Amino acid sequence: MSFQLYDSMTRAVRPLVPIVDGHVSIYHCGLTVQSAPHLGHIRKEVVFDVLRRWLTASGYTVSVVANVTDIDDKILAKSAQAGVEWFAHAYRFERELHDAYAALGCQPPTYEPRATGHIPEMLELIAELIEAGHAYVAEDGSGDVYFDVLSWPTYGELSGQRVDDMAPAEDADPRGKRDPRDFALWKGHKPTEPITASWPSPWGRGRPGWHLECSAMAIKYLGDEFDIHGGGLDLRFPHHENELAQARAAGHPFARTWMHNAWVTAAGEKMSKSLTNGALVSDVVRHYPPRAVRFYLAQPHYRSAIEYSATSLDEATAALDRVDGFVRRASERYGTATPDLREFPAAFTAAMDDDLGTPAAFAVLYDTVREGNQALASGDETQGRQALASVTAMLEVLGLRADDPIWAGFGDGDAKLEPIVDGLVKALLDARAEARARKDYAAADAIRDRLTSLGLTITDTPAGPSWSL
RNA sequence: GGUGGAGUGGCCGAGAGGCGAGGCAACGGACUGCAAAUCCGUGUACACGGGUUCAAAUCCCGUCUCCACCUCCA
Repeated sequence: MSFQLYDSMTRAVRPLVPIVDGHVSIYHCGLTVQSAPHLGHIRKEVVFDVLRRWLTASGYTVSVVANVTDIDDKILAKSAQAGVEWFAHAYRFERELHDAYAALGCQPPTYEPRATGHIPEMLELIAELIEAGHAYVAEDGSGDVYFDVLSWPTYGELSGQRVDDMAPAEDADPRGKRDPRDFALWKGHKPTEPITASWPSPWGRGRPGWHLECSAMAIKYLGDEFDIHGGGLDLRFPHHENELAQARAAGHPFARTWMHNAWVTAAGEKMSKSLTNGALVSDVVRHYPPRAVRFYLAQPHYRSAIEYSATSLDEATAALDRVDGFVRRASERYGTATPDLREFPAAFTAAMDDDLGTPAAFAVLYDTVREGNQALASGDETQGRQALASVTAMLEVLGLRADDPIWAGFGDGDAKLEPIVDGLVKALLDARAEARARKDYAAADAIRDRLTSLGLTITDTPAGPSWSL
């Protein structure tokens, strides 16, 4: 079986048939950099990072383009409130976003375009739409340009809505719109906004509409047609619906498959920037190992909501500890395994191929860890090595390998100190072994208690004691 | 009003007509000087009420509850 993916537009799981054989192109909407990222934002990143790793492991080359929206209403409003330049505000949170990606082991995209760097492409797209009769300049002199929803018969196809059923937006201010459902492609400059937040256009100075940005950047970097367009489920309407309408109405076939991840909830409700229930990535990572946070985000299916709670993160930490314990013990005995992507158990491959079935894939991971532990206990080296190789390969695809350099510098201490600490602990363990040999258990336990109180776990194995943090 | 999700054992979280995913926790056992780790074992779970079927958590009808989108949101 080959890779299958649920397509939000057709609402069916379908085999992925790339436009270019052996190559998959993916665009997913990055963040509007208006505030610090929370777990919900980073979940999307983890989902698409796992997708990319799996496609790569499956033999595809993968191009990933994820934008940064660095100009929009909120950025202007919040920066004005904070008394800083809008671009400084946006840049600050762009950097926080990158920190969050890195903290959770997400590989950078192939390219990450900024909206403000693509004004010419956007103007070009607007011109195409006006030319095709699907966009118009507002008649109120605002300099706004709108997409003419009623001129595009398939509008609503992505979200499965009919235009006539859409809530008759209580539009107190229809401005220059012909229909309240029309949306802005270009927003004329307002005197209350900084002049730096405007660019010249055939319709006067202004700035791009939010939906337009992604269409223009996706087309520029991935071509008129590409394989997968992704993002959070809340972007399906209106953002993706509008992107699709703009692109197609201008004659670009655009995305073949639409992929949407569900959100992270807190107390049953969606985490949101506008609510106060957002758990910031920077906070969570201070209290839990970043790998455990990634583990927690990657294990449930991407189309299911994940409930955020301290208990969930504790459980993920405990589960990851068990996996890590096996890898550590097996590596001590057999030597560290380098990821070999031919070592996936068949059940793991089947799970991942079936719409990125990470829950079943994690179950295979646990099963393999158990088999590996059995092999370590029984001394079955062939099975032990096999389990270590399989577990290493699976962890690589999930982005959870403990010794992946991507985690360097996050939470696990200074690598240079590790051999020194190891030597010191082993010296103490030797002393404990001597005490045990002469059956002086009080002295032996005193040493162990002291190490335990420092946060180390001492494990006696048939091959001697080992320690871990 | 329109559109789409969800309700599973102590907790989390899969599955989607038959044979109880998996994790965490708990309890019992093995191992150990004792622990820890590990392994083995232990649960009559599928919101409620009807129905279809040899068989329903899964299909159908009805009910309740929750969430989301339709306005900025990963």
